[in-house]
Amino acid sequence: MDQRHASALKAAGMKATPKRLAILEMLEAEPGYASPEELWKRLKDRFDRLGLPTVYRNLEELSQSGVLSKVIHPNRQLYYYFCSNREHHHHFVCLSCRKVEDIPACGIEALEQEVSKRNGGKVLSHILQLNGLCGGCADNGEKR
Amino acid sequence: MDQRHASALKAAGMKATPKRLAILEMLEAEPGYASPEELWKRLKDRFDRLGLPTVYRNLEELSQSGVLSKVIHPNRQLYYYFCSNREHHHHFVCLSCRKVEDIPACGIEALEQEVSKRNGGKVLSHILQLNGLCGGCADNGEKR
DNA sequence: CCTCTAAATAGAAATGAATTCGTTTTAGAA
DNA sequence: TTCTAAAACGAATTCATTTCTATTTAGAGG
Ligand SMILES: [Mn+2]
Ligand SMILES: [Mn+2]
Ligand SMILES: [Zn+2]
Ligand SMILES: [Zn+2]
Repeated sequence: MDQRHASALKAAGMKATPKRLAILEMLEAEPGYASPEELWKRLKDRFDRLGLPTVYRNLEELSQSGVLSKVIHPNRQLYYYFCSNREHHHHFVCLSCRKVEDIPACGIEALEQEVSKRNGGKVLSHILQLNGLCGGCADNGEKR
Repeated sequence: MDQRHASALKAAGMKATPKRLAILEMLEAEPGYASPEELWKRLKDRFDRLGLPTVYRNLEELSQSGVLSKVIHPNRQLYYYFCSNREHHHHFVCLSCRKVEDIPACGIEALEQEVSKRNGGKVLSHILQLNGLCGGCADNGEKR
């Protein structure tokens, strides 16, 4: 049992079940983002019984509690990835090979302030994501 | 027939059909973002026959060509809004009343440059959206 | 170690937003 | 006016995601 993941789960107020730990392990080993069904297919080998709804439910809960992150994908399907950087930051995601890279600073806190001040509203969250082709994929001229 | 919208369609290389014009008129009159089905229900009154797929198709095409914009909504359903600002900019969307407000500068072009340079990839697009409660909704303490 | 219970999971079934497809209609160029 | 590629119809379908009820289990408390 991976103690880091167990601690992360406890910190999030979630029970450290074998399936949750396996989801985290698998996603951490993954070089990029993955879909619930992809993870499920691969996780099934490690468990006698594992339901797809369980994978969906856990991925969503883990992303709610900040242990995992979600990709905003053009095809509007769900994808998740593991990022151990606990600072506030954002990501560059490769639409070809699914690699995810950190974007250190976003400077959006200032923007939030400004928007609040100017329009009188309250900014609850922001989405910032860069989409493109990573170094390797750009070189290969891949477009998928 | 609204000449502005007809021109916009022609500029996008799309035929100026009555239904497309009606979609643009309705969405321009809308104070916030709307879903394809909502627009369809209201547009049906103005046409003997109007298919929901037609509304979906046109909204998507119009957003592809930049005449309309899309909301990234937490519920992952499709919403579109009309914005006549042709400069590159982003939006603050109210999750309660659906109002959309412009965010003038995003400063992301510089970030794109930096990411390209540091990681060697190519940034094809970026998503920036602030979610929250607009002035009116924040005051009313509304949470929906 | 046990016990106990709220939380987690199974798995079949349902959901419903979005899309497909073959046919019919139409915008607009010629 | 004619003609054709583009647009629209709309019933049917898709399929990613969620719901639901019964069953299992993690882990707090003894
Ligand atoms: Mn990261
Ligand atoms: Mn705008
Ligand atoms: Zn890549
Ligand atoms: Zn509002």
